[in-house]
Amino acid sequence: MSEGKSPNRYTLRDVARHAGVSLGTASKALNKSGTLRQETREKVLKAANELGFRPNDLAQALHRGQSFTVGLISNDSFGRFTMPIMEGLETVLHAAGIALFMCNATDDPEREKRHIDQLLGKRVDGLIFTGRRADRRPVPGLALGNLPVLYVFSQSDEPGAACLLPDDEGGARLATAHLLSLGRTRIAHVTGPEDFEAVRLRRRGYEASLSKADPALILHGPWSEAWGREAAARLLAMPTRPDAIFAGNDQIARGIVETLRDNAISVPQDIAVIGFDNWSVMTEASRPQLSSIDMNLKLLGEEAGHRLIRMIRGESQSGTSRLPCTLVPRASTVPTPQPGQ
Amino acid sequence: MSEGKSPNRYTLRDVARHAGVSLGTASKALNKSGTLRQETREKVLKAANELGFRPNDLAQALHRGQSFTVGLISNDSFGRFTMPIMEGLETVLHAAGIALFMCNATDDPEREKRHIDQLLGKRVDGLIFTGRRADRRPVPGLALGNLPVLYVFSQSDEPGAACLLPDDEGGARLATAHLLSLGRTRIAHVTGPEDFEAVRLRRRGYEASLSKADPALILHGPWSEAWGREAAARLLAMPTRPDAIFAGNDQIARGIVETLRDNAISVPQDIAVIGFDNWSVMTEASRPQLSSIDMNLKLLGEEAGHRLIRMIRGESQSGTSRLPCTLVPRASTVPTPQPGQ
DNA sequence: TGCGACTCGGAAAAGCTTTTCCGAATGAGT
DNA sequence: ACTCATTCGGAAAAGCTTTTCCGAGTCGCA
Repeated sequence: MSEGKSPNRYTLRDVARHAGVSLGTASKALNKSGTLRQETREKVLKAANELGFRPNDLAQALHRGQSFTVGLISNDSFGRFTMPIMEGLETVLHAAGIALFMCNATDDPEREKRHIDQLLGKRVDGLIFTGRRADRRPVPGLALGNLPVLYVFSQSDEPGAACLLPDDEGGARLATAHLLSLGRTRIAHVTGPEDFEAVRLRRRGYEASLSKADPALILHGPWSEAWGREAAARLLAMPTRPDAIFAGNDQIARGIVETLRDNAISVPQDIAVIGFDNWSVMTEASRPQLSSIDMNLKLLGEEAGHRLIRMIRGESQSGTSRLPCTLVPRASTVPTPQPGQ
Repeated sequence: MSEGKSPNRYTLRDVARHAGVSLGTASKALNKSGTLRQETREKVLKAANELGFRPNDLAQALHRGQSFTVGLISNDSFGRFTMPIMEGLETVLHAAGIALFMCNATDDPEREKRHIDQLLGKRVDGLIFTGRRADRRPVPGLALGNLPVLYVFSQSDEPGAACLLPDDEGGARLATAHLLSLGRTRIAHVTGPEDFEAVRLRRRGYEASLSKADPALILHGPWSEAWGREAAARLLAMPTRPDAIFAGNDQIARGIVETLRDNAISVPQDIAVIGFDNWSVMTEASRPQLSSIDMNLKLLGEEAGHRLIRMIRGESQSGTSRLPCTLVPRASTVPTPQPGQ
């Protein structure tokens, strides 16, 4: 067996020789084509297994004119949003016999450009762009022609680009409706920077859920716990305090909860707090644990996988779709006994 | 130009036709080989650019017997450790003309196996395994032969495997020495589960830095803020309190700081606290901000890139190397004015 | 013995790129 | 006109796999 070749260096010719059949027969046997006796097929299969033979994908792809490979390009240097998306994608693509490979541009357009270049050279069957914020991004500086391209948790300046996103507005409606269902009547919204589309959409969902939204109860600031702390302090200083706070993300929510705690305000009894993202690092460490809105990124990845497969098979896809978020109630809105609190 | 072919579908034959030269001449022109007039070269180059021609990497790799591609296999489903490593790797590999593609197995051995399979089919020139904990992992269930393999922030059951890791013990020494240099005399160590090798190494570095370590000041528990809170409460309940606490990671450190705050204990004046990982989500949100030990994962990735390139070029590498960590002092050990505190 | 069915061998071609080698064409110099 | 140097064309081969097609061999049946 050990003829100086590594397992992944054996060719089909080696398998044929080892099985005592012709090259064409070996190919037919492994590909379940042609008219061969079952005995012959099994002999070839056995030989292939003994050699640890693995077809050379490069040669296969060259011959087929299709690589069965999809490239994922992310600019999310922390991986927080990309990883669950990737997981969903990989599951669906794998079931269709397609491999998924990721390149991370770390928010560097030059690096991204060369990743695209590399993937095109590998003749990928499709490209997926994703990132750490869903706002429009510049069109890649390379012509992609008819290659199937899908933006996931991301959008493009290119008109008609196929985009898949979480429903930020719907998620905000869920959060606000949850607070309303708990009898809350004065709901504040502490959120991120106005130049994020997600911020605008979440705000819109909040506003649409209230018969009358008080602009004084809407505060914009950076995505940080520190901002959450400060914003909560401001709300507490108001003549009339809110009885609930919908935070634009979990980090802000955590900061809010900390200020409330510092001021001996009971959560959720006095003021209920709900975040967004369902980031477990935040939701679980917070005291009390945070209710949140989950963007279902893994499902988003699965849906993206299904769509890209359809595109690869020739279907046309364009425009923006948004998938629903999920409410995850925890102690910050629903009173439950908390150990150690 | 638009002859029904997408930019990445033009072949060298198309370029040659477009430039009015032969196939061989086109190849020589683009590869700066052969003896051609400069004028001819430029004509071919122009034609290639006009068509948006990109050589078919599949055919190139087949011909060269080398793909100039490296696969990164991670089981870190959050990406927290993997992303900086990947960034360092990508920078170094790119400079050597090598593409890096990542697959994320999400801690599923079956998924990992098929990722390896896919990458071997693509005839990658090397493989890198990384993860979210550095303990030994089972040998992959596939024979890799002579393929260059490197474990980064990860180890293997396979004897002699080439592994690159942060120096946990050295990092712990840095942390403890830092506390000692601040005049602290009673240093506690609150850390993670004993079945993590990193936990044992960090504990060893702590113990080695003290002339006499008190076992009662060493507490093991889960990697969580909640554990940090509880452990701090235990330490406060002791007859003699510590004047410093070295936490096994930043999450634990943050929990410690929260309990100290709840008990009106000033950090670092009364008790100094230092974490490990330098995870900005934790270090920056903590009150006060956490001093920490940075594992220099991006540098680890760069070093990994250099090593793998040497392996690909035929050098032999084996055994485990550890790269030094860096102390990052912040307000939790070094008193500075903190806005809003 | 002849015919038909089954099975396989092996040659050829294709996919794309690189490289070598030999021949042909052109221009310059003697 | 002849020779030499330069430049390029084009054929061929190689890398590995798949697929088709035709021919050969074997076996079973009439």
